[in-house]
Amino acid sequence: MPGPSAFVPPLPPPPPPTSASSALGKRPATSDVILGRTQRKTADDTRKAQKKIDNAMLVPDTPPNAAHANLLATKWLNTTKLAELAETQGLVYKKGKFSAIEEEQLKNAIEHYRTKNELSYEQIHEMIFSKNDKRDQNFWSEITAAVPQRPIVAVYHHVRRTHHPLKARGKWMPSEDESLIQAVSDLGQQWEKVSQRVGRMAADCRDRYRNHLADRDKRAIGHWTKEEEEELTRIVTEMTVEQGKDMDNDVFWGVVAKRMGDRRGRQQCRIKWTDSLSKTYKSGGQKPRWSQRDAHILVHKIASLNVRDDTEIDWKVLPDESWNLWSAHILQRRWMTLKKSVRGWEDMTHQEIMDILTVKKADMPPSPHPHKRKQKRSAEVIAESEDGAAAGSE
DNA sequence: ACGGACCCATCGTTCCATGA
DNA sequence: TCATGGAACGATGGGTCCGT
Repeated sequence: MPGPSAFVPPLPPPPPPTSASSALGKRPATSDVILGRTQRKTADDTRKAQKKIDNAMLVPDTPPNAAHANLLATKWLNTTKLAELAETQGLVYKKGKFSAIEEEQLKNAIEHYRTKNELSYEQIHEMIFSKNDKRDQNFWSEITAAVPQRPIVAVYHHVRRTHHPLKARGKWMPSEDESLIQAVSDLGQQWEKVSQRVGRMAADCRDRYRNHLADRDKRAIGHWTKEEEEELTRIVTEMTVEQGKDMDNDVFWGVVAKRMGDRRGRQQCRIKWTDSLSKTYKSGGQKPRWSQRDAHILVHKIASLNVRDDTEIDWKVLPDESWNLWSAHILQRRWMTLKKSVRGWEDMTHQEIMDILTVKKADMPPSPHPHKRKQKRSAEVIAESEDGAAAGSE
């Protein structure tokens, strides 16, 4: 441990280059969370969603380049080609989750297309699911034009997924599991056919089977043993740092799970590593705890991003050389709990919440010693007096 | 000492976008 | 069409603080 005082965070981090880089490559975390699961949600959520949409509407990110817009809406470019064009022509396109706004725009565009061409809902449905791309080029181009910067192929996949007729969602019933297992044993892993039988979408059947039902008996759940943790750490570090790769980004979790003997699944390994083992590894075997100081840093870092809404935050960019223990996942969760600690946060804008939090965390004494807070902090003197205590090496 | 409120750490599940 | 990585969210149990 270095001397505590050397560690004090530089309070307001340097002003950032603002976010203006709406460019490609890294994702400006599109807008939102709200859709997709919306069906299960309440009117209250809808209201909030609307508020966010209104907010975001204020700053339309219009495509500056009509030729590019046309390209995106008409050519079925694969990702390699897209990346190439981005490199050579400065083509700007959008990746990642579709925002609530985009969702709305698509819905409207489809409906507009339907009425304009005097089609029935059935005919639209056929169009979306027809295998004949050529005939429907017009349809896909038109609706793609409604979502600026999205490539036509992304819209195609997105719409086909969201309009899929199979309604079953949510938790899998034991009976569904049995039906799935039976279907797979009869038909093999032909997910489209299995899907018909089970009544869930093909991809959902596949995920469920692969992640939870296949070798159910081999799979361990619950707490990881010391041995498992060591094994995972060994495997991940072998595959990354020892190969000159980045252990936060360059891990193939399928391979890792295999090397764990399939006793733990992909997600299990990934979450165990990113949320827990990686920070232990980074701090030399110690298990760091989230401290007030971390909260303080987090709030100031977010403030310095100058985003309009926390859904715009790219959580991966927050860590720096001196503060990189926490995964993006954890930071995002920490932020949520921080945010929810503000009374009335549901009805506040991001800026209002930030104003309150920055004040609240402004003079928070960054505590170098997370544990042991036996004394009441009657005075701020205490922090100083603790110096000698800690296991001091140096 | 006890119990409730709150926060934190961890693990699990479902849904989604992308690459090939 | 399939495989993959991962985002979003849920659930649970432990730890800490604090009043009684």
